[in-house]
Amino acid sequence: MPNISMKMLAKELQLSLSTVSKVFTDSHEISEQTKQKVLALAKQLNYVPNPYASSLRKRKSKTIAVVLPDVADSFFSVAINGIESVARDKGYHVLIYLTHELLDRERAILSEFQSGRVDGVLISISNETTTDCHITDMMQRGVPVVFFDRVCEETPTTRITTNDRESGQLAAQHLIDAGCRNIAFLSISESLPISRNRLAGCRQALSAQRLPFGADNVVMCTDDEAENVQIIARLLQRPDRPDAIIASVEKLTAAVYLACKQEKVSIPDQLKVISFSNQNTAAILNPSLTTITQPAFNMGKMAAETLFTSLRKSHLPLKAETLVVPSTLIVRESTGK
Amino acid sequence: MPNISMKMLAKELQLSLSTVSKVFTDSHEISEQTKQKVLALAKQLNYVPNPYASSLRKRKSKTIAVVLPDVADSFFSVAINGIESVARDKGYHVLIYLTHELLDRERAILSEFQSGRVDGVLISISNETTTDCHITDMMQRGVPVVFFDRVCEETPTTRITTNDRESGQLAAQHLIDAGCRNIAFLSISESLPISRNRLAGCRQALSAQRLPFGADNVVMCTDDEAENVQIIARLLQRPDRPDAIIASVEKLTAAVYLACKQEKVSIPDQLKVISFSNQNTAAILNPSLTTITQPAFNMGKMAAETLFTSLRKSHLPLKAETLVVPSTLIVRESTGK
DNA sequence: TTGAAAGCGCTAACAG
DNA sequence: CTGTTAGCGCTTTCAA
Repeated sequence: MPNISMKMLAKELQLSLSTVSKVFTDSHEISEQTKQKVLALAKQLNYVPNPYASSLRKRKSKTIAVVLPDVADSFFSVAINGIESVARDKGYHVLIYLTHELLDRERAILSEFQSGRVDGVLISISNETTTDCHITDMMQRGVPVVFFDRVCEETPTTRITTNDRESGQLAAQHLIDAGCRNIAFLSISESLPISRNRLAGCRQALSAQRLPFGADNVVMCTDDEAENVQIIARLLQRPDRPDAIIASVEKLTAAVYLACKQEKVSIPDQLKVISFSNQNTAAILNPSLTTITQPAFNMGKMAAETLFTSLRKSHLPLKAETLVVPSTLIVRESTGK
Repeated sequence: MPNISMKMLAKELQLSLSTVSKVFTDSHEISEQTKQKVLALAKQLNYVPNPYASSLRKRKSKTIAVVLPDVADSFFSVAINGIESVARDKGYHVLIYLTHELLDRERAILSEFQSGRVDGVLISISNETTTDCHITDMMQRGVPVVFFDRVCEETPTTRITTNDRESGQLAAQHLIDAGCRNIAFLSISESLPISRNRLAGCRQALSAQRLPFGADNVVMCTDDEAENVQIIARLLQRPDRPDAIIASVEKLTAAVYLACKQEKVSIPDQLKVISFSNQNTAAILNPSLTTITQPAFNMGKMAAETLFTSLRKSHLPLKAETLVVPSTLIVRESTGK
């Protein structure tokens, strides 16, 4: 049985193809009577228009792409929830692509987005991404982009971020208030604005208190958990072992706890820990984890809404601005007495 | 600047449209020379064929849909990783849809998949889904479906599951071996095969030891965490308080730990806990959590591979069979001494 | 208010 | 080996 088309509806009802088409675009130049007739038959036969024929003709796909480094991360998975919910609302479809932190992958993925596959792109860049030509290229070809969380700061389009710098500052200040004097900052990238800004905020808080914070206090981590455990273990073995750790991204949390267990360093007595994390297990860790929690759902939602609004009125291109949704410090036991 | 098309390449090179097209389908009836010429210009102009024109003509979209209850769940997010990796490999695109455990949503989503939007569907059903007509309808209309994890057992197509029954048995037996006699099973659905089978395995292990396991031992939970904490707290307040809990899905874990904290029940002394979970924080909970861990990546991968293989040879429809990938019991402190 | 016709960009016979 | 032609299913002038 071939898929049912407008042509078939038309023939069945002795109407012209264009009349039927106009019913579905809800044209006001169709009589109520024929409209009902067409809709009735369509419902009865369970007709669904071919989206690609329509895309081809109208030159828009009602589809967006979401490009992420990884989906096994609470921030990103909750952000997807936000994105999907507004997409569904507006009748858009969501293609998902994972870069796995690889710039080449990111490039390859974006290069497929010209030619109308998607009407727009929501992206959180990989940690290898230090140049944005693959992104500006795409924009030049008419595919609008909205960054969220991991943004390119120079690219002239809208960015949705959280207040990374203030959050870094807040985290450090919280640790200082708890009596810490030697804070280590775990980073995953030297280039990513989220890393740089969180670090900058941290540095600022320390220098405001005239506390030392040198190159040794910043520890670069990797994509591999076992390796990170070793890196952190070595950090804990230093003669001037830090009295606090700020984990700048969620996936470093487990490595910190495991390294502490391995090195028999007790949290929070010997080491206070704070993590940028959206994991809902933070509360049931032991000690429960003090976190900077990002508004993941809302960031996803805002990114999508911003994109859709701009798609609706194409005369209003995306402004080169950063929209900031603040994060929350949730104090728990890992930074306690 | 309009998007570049084959017609433009053809005109530029003084070739016919069909010749150019044949170059891109890598037809062997094109001379090496013209092939190179076309490819060179295409690369120079950064030509990417319009996927929807091609879909329309070829009646296949090189796109699949992944339909999930939720993405903020380690199992599903890792499964997406598996799916995406093979999709990328095979040149497929992945549309993602979330049902949020709502049957109506699931129906609405699937109903859009006729008319060629996708070549096939990977689905993990909602916990409201007790009937499969929306799914068989789709299959009848020529859209193949592969279930994974949360399957419909009667639907005649391929299912990828883990060994739920054996895992339930294994979990219960492990608790029995640890000395437990009064095990509570936390469920999220009476209909979902994963719930039913895990429960059946558990029941089997207990009855094999002639241990009682009645209706009271099965506790139905909800989609709301705060509510679940209350439900579990009440369970812990019972005069015949259980000495062990099996949480049948990952998202119940936090509620169990929180309820224990609230009711001052200590794990594992007063209550042993085992959870079906893929959370990588299981190891850093305190006490660390004994889990039944599912092969999420491989299940996603297998589901996708199965679908793609069947798409490639359309004469080989999907067999009505269940492919089982075993889970692993990872013993940690929560079921210890 | 309805219909005829052109065409979105591509593929696939079929001819040459 | 290359070109001509007829659509895929839909939208959109334009004419009736």
